[in-house]
Amino acid sequence: MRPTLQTVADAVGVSRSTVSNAYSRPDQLSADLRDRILTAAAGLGYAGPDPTARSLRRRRAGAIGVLFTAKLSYAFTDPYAVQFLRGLASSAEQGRTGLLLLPLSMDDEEAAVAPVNDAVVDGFCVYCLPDWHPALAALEARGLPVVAGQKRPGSQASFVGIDEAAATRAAGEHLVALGHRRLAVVGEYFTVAQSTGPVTIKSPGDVAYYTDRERLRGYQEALAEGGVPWSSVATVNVARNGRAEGAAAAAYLLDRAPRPTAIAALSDILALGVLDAVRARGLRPGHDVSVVGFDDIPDATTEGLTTVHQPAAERGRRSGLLLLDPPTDPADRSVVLPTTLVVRATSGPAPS
Amino acid sequence: MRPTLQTVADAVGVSRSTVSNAYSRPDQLSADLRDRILTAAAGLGYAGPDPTARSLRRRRAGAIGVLFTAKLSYAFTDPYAVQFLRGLASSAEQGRTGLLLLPLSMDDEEAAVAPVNDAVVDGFCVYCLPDWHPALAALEARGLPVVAGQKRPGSQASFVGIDEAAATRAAGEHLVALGHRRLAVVGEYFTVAQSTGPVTIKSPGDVAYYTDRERLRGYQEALAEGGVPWSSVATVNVARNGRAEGAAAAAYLLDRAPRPTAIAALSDILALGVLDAVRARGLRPGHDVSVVGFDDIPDATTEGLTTVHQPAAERGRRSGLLLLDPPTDPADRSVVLPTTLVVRATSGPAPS
DNA sequence: CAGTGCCTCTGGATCGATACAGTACGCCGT
DNA sequence: ACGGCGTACTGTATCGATCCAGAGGCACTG
Repeated sequence: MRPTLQTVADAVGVSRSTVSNAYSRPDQLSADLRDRILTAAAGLGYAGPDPTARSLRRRRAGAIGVLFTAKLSYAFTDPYAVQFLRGLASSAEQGRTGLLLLPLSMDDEEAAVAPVNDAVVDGFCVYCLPDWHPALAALEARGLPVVAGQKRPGSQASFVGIDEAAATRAAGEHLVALGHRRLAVVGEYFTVAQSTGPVTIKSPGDVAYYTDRERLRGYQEALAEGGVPWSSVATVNVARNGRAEGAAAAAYLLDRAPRPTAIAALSDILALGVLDAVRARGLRPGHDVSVVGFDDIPDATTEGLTTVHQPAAERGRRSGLLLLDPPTDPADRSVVLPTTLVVRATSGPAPS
Repeated sequence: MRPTLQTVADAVGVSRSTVSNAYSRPDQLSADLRDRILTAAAGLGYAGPDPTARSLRRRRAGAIGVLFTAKLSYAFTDPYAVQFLRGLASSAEQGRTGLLLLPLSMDDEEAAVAPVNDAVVDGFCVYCLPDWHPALAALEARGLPVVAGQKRPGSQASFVGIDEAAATRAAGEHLVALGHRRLAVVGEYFTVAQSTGPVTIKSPGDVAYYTDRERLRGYQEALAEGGVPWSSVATVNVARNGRAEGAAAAAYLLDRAPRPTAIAALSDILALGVLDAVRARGLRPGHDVSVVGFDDIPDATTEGLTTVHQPAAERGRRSGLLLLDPPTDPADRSVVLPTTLVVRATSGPAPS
């Protein structure tokens, strides 16, 4: 049998508590006795207090759960997500806490909430979930601190994010000011079905994902102000947030008449794919077709993409801080970080 | 106070065990009573058995720890690591298990082992650690299943990996067969100091990292067989596994006389950087200078890089399987996956 | 009607630690 | 000699569940 505190205590001839103190509160016993205990423990092959038992008693798990939809692979592939995780990891590390990655099923009702109920963690970070996902209710029930990048009516969760709608409103105003009137939007989560192709979105409010809904709303507002009705805006859904998917989506838009003069993608990855498709047709980005992204990932700079910059790593870092010790005042539990429109080479005056 | 099993039991008028069974073993009680219990629990705001307490009793944490050196950011930036994690995540998911990412300090003795001792996990996956790292001893002491991609004398750990030396031996033989005699090797972990620049490696055996040591050994053997003494091989250490670093390392090699006719990088990322440097000098890869990588990441195909292919995702997947239920027979606890030399455009006959 | 077996539910022991009140003891001042 | 005080250590209660031997009820059998 593996040794426990008691095993060591018996071997040294002291009480269990004293052995515990030898590990957790060295100031509570003499240095001499502590040495004797640690030596005996090493001899017995005792590696220190059992983390699970300690967690139970201390009521601290030493980990925060990060919720992902379905495949974790996505998280590692998306540059924005990577930046976010880096930020989260940095504050976790500082708080002597690990990151527990939890995949949530999107179909199986059971596998969709089980990770939330079973995870040994001190709090949860919601990366991005649709409004209807059952895990959101499970999170509330569990009663642990939660930080989300999305707002949800009635939720106790902290918020760390940006004003998504204001960000795309700025981008939309930029396009309108350049004279664009025929626009299209490409994004990932417009429909539940994961397929690439044109979709009809009667109103941005219908979209189940917070970020996409808000970003669409921003574009809608900016365009409406510029006299462009939402019904004239083409919307294309993609199956996955990938460069090839962005190109495929753009193909739908570029090969039909009348061609849009500007395409707004809801992520940079997609926007880069759109650029590929534009160039593949011999069109010049920023002249024949303007392209705008979102996130400002490193490749956006390289490729001169006009996009909305958001502080990805900072979002992660602040999320971690809020989880590690949640402020009692609800007012302090909402952090809205600034975004900026970065105009580069892929946006220009609408062609006449 | 948060409700416990007992709270619910009292409310319904049954025993604690019965409430426990309602959640964990539904077949042990009547459907009717189970409904009443779950209803009462919902009414009390009881979200189900406490994961920590459950873990203690069941002796299962529902997570496996993944050990990283220092910054987690690295893990998310390296394409090979991402593939590996994807594989690991896929089998973890299947086994209803999460991934706990644990950063290990490389300097602070305390922070180097604490995560190993404190993590609530069922096993550990060692991604890549130097032989001297204190966490390795802590892992043995903890007595949990461990899977590593590196072999360590006297370790109980399972092994999932490749024959690193055989892989680079094949690459070395390829270069020798093409007539190369002046060679150089670029890698990340030759020295403890994290800086980019030439280093002297008297013997590959001196290198503290398993993979690099073995890969160097493979090159050494192939070259020795081809009559190229190790002492004539230039070695350059880089501070980080990045493309820019690869280019910087190549700069040292390309700007001195006599220029090596072939440069072997111990990762594709570095090799791509080397290619950048080669091209920046107006030299043609595969003609003036041959370049070989390792890993076969997606970009290697795109850029026509000659490299060693290794099944990254499969390594992760098999590691996960071995951790989830470790075979009793030690013979089954070692998996060596195949590698292949993929010859593309960046290697060619040595210039005369 | 006793005997057998199944189904449902109970209660105490247990997992491995930490918290905290309490005890033992040495040392000081008067 | 004795009260007061600080240090070093002990012992019991507790964290919140699961395990398991066994009790009670009920139907079925001979």
